[in-house]
Amino acid sequence: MIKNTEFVEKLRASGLRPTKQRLKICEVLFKRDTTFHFTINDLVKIINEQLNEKISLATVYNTIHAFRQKGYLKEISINSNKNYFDTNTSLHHHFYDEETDELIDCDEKEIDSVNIKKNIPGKKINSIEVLIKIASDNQTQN
Amino acid sequence: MIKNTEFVEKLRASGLRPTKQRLKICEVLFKRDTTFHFTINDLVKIINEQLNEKISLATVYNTIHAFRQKGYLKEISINSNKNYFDTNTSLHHHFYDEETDELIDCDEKEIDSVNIKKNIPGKKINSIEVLIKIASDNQTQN
DNA sequence: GTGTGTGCAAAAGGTTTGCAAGAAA
DNA sequence: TTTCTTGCAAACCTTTTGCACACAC
Repeated sequence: MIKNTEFVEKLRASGLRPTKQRLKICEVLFKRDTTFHFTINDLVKIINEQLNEKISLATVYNTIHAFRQKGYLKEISINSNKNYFDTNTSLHHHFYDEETDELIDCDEKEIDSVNIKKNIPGKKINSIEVLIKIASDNQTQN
Repeated sequence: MIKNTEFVEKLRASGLRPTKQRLKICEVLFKRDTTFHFTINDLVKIINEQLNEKISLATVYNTIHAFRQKGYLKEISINSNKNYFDTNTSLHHHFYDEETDELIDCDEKEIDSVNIKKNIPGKKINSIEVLIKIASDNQTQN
């Protein structure tokens, strides 16, 4: 479990002032044992409903974007109306359950390395992202 | 080059009435030699500005969603504010130029088959999508 | 004190919806 | 004439912005 003083250090180290709001968001995001996948909406709901605290929407957006920029969060594109963030910033991929909108991490080691044979002249590859869309495997259905 | 009568057949075959608007959109999308990647915004601009015609926004959305549902278009997720459609409905992947927002098809044969070692119990894989983000390869930059 | 961060409300995109009028079958 | 489709405007949702006030340093 991470202590709050660590968050203060971390924020200060990256040039972000450790405000009450940012520390609260740190707690929600990083005081966990496992990876956390969330949308801004999820996060606001947790803060407002579960913690009964109030952080303005603009501040949540500011903070999440600052954290992403500092490399504390990874952004994941699923489709136009779902913008996810991931507390696992290591190189990895995702399973996406199309029925439940749930994301599951897929470690890089769990996929044979993706080898691209095509080359785009004058361009370098920044990242390779694999998204595996899944759904329930009902034996009964055709 | 595809004739308009073919579009009429195609639409009728899938239970869609061949209206003036749908045929016009068919022309824009499918009377091409190469794959077309577009956003709804791109499409509306082409219709309004290049063709000087007017199809209501709601109708464009209706039509594109109908075409996608019938399998004439593929939806591609890049990030939250860019929802692309692709007239190439075959199994393939994409390069995405982060600087120009341009999409380039990557044929399945141009990527070594992606082998997923992890298995999610009770779930089946619907699709595997690879997105390769690229940018200009400036020798001068670090 | 200075500069950064927060909160509010308004604005801005993009997409969907309800409904009346129009077109296809 | 019945059903589907269109067009408009309003509604919706998510994200961004401007600005005054508050807080961190």
